[in-house]
Amino acid sequence: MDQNIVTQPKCSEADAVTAEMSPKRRQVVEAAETLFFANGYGAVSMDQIARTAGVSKATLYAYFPSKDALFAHIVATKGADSPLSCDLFPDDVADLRATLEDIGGRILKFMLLDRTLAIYRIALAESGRFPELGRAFYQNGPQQFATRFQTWLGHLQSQGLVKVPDLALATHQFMALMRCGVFFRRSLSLPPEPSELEINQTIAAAAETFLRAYAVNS
Amino acid sequence: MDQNIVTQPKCSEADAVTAEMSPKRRQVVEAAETLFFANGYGAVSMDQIARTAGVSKATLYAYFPSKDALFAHIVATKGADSPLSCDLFPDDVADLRATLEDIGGRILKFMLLDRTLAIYRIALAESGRFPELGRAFYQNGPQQFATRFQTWLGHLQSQGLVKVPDLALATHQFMALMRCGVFFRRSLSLPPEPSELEINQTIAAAAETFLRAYAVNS
DNA sequence: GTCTATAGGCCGATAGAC
DNA sequence: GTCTATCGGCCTATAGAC
Repeated sequence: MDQNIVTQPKCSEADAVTAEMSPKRRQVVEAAETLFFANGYGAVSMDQIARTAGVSKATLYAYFPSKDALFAHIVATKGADSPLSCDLFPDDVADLRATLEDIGGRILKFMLLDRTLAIYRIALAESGRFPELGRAFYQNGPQQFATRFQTWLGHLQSQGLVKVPDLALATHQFMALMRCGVFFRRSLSLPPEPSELEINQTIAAAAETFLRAYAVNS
Repeated sequence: MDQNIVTQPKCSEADAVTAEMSPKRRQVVEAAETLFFANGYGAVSMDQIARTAGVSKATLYAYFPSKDALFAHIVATKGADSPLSCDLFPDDVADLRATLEDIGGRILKFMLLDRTLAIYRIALAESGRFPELGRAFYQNGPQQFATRFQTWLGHLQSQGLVKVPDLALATHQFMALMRCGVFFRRSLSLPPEPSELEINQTIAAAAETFLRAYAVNS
């Protein structure tokens, strides 16, 4: 089993595009992505991927040397996109509550996407046997958000808007408050589908609790 | 694939004990438990279980008609024990902070056990294909704690110790605050092993944030 | 490059001897 | 009850024709 399945040497942009341009390869990647994210690693066979992609298994193995390698490629290239636009963390905060709700809302809605949940489930499930997988997921997803949020929180503190004794811990608390209830339930595939109302309540409550814990009363 | 894999008709206590008394069966169950919890569902074979248990596959199939059924039995019987002693939620609370830290500490340390984490990972990973699994895990674990905590929180409120507009939501927030940081990292199999200090900081910070959000200033 | 065909092995599950 | 031996099938991966 390939040990270093995820952190692979980055191809140049041109290489990546060229390689991705081959239509059969694209079909393979798309089929594998769909199937892995829908069913996990173990329950998907190379036959199934080849059939879904509309190519033969030999072609599949011409592009990827093993099932592990294909899985690693999918996770490394498709698991990294998180909704971190530059304007998500404004320098000047007029309404702290509204800003927190905006940030939290975007990240919670991203976390609740079927695709994001699928990646999370797979990373968690396979992290024991593919140690790089848990690490790659954490670094590409939660860690990036946490870093930016923590920096932003530091700025807020230097502006006197909040008083946070431990920035990293408060950041993790904010993220955890977002994961409470709705996300936890959905991650276990439990019905019902969360309503817009319930999501907004979670966001509002998280912001409220965070503010009560850390906002400076002015 | 057996649809209703977990919620199976309960045997009488006597039956269960009798069935469990057969030494070969006990060996099978123990081997399966170890292997499933260590490696998940897909990565474990019936050959492996039989070999580990020291019995033949035929014997294994004499006790359990299929791999699914064996898996279901393991999850149903071994996944339910949670640390809910009666005295965990005291009626009279002298020191609210200390009590919250005590409750939170016990539940966090339980959640961080390798065995608990393994069950959590499997429930989450297989919840898509075994819908009953996510439900059973939730009901036997988090839901039971949540119910008791919420009731206890209601008592605190009627005593005027806290002001909680939404008991269920606050309960989920408390649990989420416990899952922040350490648990989230461990669930993805990420090093380092959490230190006692880090665990205690998480607990203290969760209690602190919860108190700031909901405690009544007297 | 892409296919068909198949190797070689492990899978879940079973038949039949004792 | 428990074993040995084995089935048919699907698995990952490859050889060889075009």
